[in-house]
Amino acid sequence: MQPINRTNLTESAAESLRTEILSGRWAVGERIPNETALTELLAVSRGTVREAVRVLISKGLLDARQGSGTYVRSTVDTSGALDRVKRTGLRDQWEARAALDVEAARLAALRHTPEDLERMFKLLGARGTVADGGRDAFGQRDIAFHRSIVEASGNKAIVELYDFFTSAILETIHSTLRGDLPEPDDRAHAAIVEAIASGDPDQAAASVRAFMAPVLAELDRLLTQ
Amino acid sequence: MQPINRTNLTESAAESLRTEILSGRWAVGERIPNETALTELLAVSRGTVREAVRVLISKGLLDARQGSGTYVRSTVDTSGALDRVKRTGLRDQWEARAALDVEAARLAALRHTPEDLERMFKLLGARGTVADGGRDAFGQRDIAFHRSIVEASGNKAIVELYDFFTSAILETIHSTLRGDLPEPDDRAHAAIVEAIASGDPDQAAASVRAFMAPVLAELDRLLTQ
DNA sequence: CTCATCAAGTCATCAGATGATTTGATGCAT
DNA sequence: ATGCATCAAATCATCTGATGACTTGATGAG
Repeated sequence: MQPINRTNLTESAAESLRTEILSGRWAVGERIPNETALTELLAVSRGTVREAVRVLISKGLLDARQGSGTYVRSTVDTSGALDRVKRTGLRDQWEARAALDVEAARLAALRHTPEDLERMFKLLGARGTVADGGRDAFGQRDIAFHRSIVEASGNKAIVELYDFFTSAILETIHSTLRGDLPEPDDRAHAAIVEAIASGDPDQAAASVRAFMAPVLAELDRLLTQ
Repeated sequence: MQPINRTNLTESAAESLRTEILSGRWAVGERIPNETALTELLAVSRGTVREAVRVLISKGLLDARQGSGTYVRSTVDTSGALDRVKRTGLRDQWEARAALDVEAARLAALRHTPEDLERMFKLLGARGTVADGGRDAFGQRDIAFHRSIVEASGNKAIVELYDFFTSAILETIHSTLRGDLPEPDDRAHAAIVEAIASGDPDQAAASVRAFMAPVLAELDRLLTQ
């Protein structure tokens, strides 16, 4: 375990501990040295040790039990993956979400329940236009509609990631993009739902892909200009 | 800002602060009350406040600057998304990864570089069989091959998520699954690379889909029995 | 052998003090 | 008035010491 630089001691201590954990120095379920021992190993005060440990707990690597000790919960750290995804930029994120959207539509065509269909048709009908209640409200309705398609896939992992991308993309667009993205018309939206309802996976996937292509092209144009 | 229960004060304090941040009480870039003030607002000691703040920093919600203050970095929290994905279970994760794989192959067919092709062919040739160096080594080579396909998509967000799923799936399989998944033969592997090399996106996507279908079916069988 | 009791070990929290860094105010020289 | 060096206040970073709460294995009575 390495000593550390002066300021940012907590971060250095956390990184040092994290490295040891990922290296497999302690097995999952094993107890790591107590706070006093870590104080000596890392050459920092107990308060700093506690802050470092607390960070690793929040990352899911450690688990502290009062009166007993601090235990290794996992020796793999996936907490950085989403941060790296966020740093990949708007284009890759949009394309990745579109990929999930396409495959979700394919699955939805095969697995949708009657309730899924009902919800999709209802949200499709409720979309309306930008004129109804303003832009933000329309955006909300549009997002809800697309999400209902992904939900109909029945795959919770895809839904989670879809939500993540939607949130990340929205944040980026709000802060960086000037100029609007084209919004496909109602017919393109309806085509997706109809393909899903008819149970044709290829048609469903194709309709989403056709839906996304012009938007992605315009996004490319906006980002390169 | 709520008071708090007794043990687990740090977690409660962090949750309380997190809720306030997500509610938009402070705008992004705005400075939150200093540690002493938070001590009074949350009715906990400064050490506890610091641990709570440290957790929110590691989640990307806050940003502390010595001598200046602690500032809001983001008002949306995506740190829980991957944890929820992990809890969705092996089947959904496998299917989600397959979805990324299919769309990645499609993009790879359209965008691969000569270096991508070279790498894929090299890794395909190096795959060999389980007999060469044992099961773990073969698994490593197989993973490297599949990853090279996803890499050839040129989409870093998809690559990140693919890696995450691979790691999560591996962990789950190691700890829970008895019985092997079928491994498609070399011809199926080669078909994917050839489709990508020929620049045919539909064929590339279809070959990956055909590749994954029997594996997913067997996974279903193993999980339901 | 069973079970209640207890003491040691460990994390949780608090309190107070000092150091390091940032930042705006002050005042001087130009 | 302007530019600049200096300084003091504000703030986070770290350390030290002490007390409380909880867990766990040892102890000893029955």
